[in-house]
Amino acid sequence: MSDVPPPRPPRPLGDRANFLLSQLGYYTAHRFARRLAPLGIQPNHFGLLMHLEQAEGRSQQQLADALGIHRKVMVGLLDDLESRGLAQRRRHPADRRAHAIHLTSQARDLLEQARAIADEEEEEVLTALDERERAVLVALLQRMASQTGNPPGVHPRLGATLA
Amino acid sequence: MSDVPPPRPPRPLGDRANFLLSQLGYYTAHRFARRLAPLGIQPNHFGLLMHLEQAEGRSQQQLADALGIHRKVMVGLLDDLESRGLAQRRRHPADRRAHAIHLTSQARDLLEQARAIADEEEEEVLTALDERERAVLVALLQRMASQTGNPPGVHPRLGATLA
DNA sequence: GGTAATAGTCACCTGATGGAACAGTTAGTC
DNA sequence: GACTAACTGTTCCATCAGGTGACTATTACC
Repeated sequence: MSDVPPPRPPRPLGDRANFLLSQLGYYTAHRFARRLAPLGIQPNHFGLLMHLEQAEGRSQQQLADALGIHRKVMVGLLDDLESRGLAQRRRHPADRRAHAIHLTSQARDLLEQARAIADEEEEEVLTALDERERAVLVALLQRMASQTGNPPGVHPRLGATLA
Repeated sequence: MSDVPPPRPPRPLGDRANFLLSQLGYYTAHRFARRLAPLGIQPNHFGLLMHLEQAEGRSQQQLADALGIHRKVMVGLLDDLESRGLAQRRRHPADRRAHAIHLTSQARDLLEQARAIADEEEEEVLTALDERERAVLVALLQRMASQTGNPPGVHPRLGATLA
């Protein structure tokens, strides 16, 4: 009789690029969220604030399109920001249906702090790598993101239900 | 009078290693989940099956500890697997409180299919990279995972509420 | 002027998440 | 050998994000 075939260890998860990406991505995102919490915002608010900084006065719909989310989600995000005094819904000069979204000066201050936190988090997740390796890693990841159709700076989590 | 300081575009999210990791990690995990759906399981089931393959006969508590989750969660995961005929709760030979968890032959077949799907997904997310670059990427990611205390093959998502 | 489309909002429902508590069993202790 | 503490697996419940459909106000089309 033949022996029971020895388990023949298959390639472990920790050797797979997709697993490592998911593992590290979740890890760093989660840490970032925890570090951001004292500021009273979450990573998705941070992403919206970052975008607003460069695109002030846009309508909620325009912002939602740019970030790949549904307008309904934008309502909630802006409710959060507005209640924290970080954003304002003003009257849109050209379309009375729409709101023109603006940042407050308070938001700009908070953005600086949030960016510093992001820097910390990045530094920490990259601790094991020297300068040259970091550059290599970022270049590789950018090419992968581009090739897989991930728009620069747009996190797919925001538009989770988009499909 | 001084000009309004030009927006001085800050470093975009797409240049940050932590953002890229989160973006690509979420992307590939999400795609993997969608590809896995026809098999009737989710990524967390896949992770559990992978572990069970190497650690059959363990108790639910032992499995939960190994994967960094709470036993309560393990109950739900095993309910899922058992109802799909992928796992069995047998009597534990040494401890009548505990169950000894075993895979079915059906589970082994399904694991092969799931691994093939994981291979596809990995291949796709790595499309932009040649062989050498892939090896470099995996090596860098593994060092980062190790340095940040991420146990090999254990996805932090499973133990989301651990802290 | 009438109809369709759009911007933003709300109320609802469902599914995941976390906590407390339970019965059955084991292990240590006197 | 009885008693107490600890452990395994499970259920119940309260809570809360996420997704859906319908609704008002305004604009654009013809």
